[in-house]
Amino acid sequence: MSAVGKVVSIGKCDGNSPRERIVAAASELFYRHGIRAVGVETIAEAAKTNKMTLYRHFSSKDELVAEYLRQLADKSTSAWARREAEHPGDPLGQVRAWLQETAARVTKGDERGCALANAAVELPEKDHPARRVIETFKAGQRARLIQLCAAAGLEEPELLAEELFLLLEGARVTAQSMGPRGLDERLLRMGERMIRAHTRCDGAAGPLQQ
Amino acid sequence: MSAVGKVVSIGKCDGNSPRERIVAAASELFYRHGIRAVGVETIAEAAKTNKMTLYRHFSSKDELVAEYLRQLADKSTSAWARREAEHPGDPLGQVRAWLQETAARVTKGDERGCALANAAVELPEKDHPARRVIETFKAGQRARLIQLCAAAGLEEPELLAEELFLLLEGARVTAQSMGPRGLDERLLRMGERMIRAHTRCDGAAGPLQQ
DNA sequence: CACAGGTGTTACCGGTCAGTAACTAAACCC
DNA sequence: GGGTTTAGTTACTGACCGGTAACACCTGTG
Repeated sequence: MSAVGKVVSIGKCDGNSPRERIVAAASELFYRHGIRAVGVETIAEAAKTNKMTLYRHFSSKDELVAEYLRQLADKSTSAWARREAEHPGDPLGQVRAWLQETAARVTKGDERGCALANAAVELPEKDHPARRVIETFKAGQRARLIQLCAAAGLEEPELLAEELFLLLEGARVTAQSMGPRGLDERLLRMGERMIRAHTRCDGAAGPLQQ
Repeated sequence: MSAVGKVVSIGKCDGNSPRERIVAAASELFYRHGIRAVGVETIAEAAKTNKMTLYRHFSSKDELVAEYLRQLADKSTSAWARREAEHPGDPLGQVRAWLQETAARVTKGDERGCALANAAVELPEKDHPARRVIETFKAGQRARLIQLCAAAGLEEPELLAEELFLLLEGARVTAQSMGPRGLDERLLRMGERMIRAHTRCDGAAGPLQQ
């Protein structure tokens, strides 16, 4: 059935504390091969440590999984903060930046979709510690998008935000079963079209560039 | 890490030949719990048979997985045939029917997304026998949608088909991490809006009901 | 009746899984 | 220095994994 076993080293897993190396190694392996396909022993070795140390920092593999997802959620949060800093007072610009960055990521070779969404597929048990993280993250993501669409003065912001959200979520999952096939530029066209369809004709949302 | 083990019986797994029961049991268990989470022994027991008989019909678990996905792909194909029979000469009607059926399914309680897409998440190995099935299926689905949009005389049929495809694919995957939350009616609104946006103003696509 | 093919049963293989015990070595802090 | 915390090492548990061997059975069909 295939497993992973014996991964000698992993990029940036050699700095800092064992704990950080463990999470870094787990992130890489979980994302690339799937959570259930990777054993704790493999993770420990890739992190240049051992299973005992891993279990001194995480009470179970499931907790390590939760931490892996938690850190990804944090990264997403800081990405939104960065976009806000790059487009201060311009919510539509922030949405566009998110659109562009995500579309670009979809077509990158090593893309395997949203790690949180993938985890939800792999871990259907509703009481798994990872599920709280996943649900909170997705709800926050959606709320942020709605808030930005509303702040941009677009019509029916909830509907637009959901359209954009589902579009990109669909693109990320589809890229795994069909490959990217130049999806990124089409995604941008679709996104812009959706935004335009929600723009008041009186120009309240400001002029649309391009 | 949680597994499945000991599933006494499974709905319609008690008819016909052992082979059919095995595939039926595997379908249920793979979809509900994930492919890697279910062992062959569990499948055999749920199918009221044993591991040896399973391996007399399938050379490996991976081959059983491929057959599981193949049968689902076939069901999808016959669903398209049914829609064609229900809306003869009306490609837009077929697209709308697909939209409605899929939207309705997304919000059903036992929904766990597209089984083929989930399998792609769980089985990233590019040489896995299931991947051929998945890629062929998704490409066919997309092609059919494009062909219908084109036959309906809609503008930029490829782009519209892809929008609809990604929208529903995103909805199915999102439902797993956020729950349905009345997504179905919103999906229909979004879909109709997209179709309308691709409808020529000269009415070449026929009048839009509602 | 004989024979054949599909099925059931049991026991087994080697390997891997998550998780732990007991002990040693190193780093740290006062 | 001494004591504490953290990390590494080895070996282990019990369970489960996918897959197989050998043999008994049962139900057809000629």
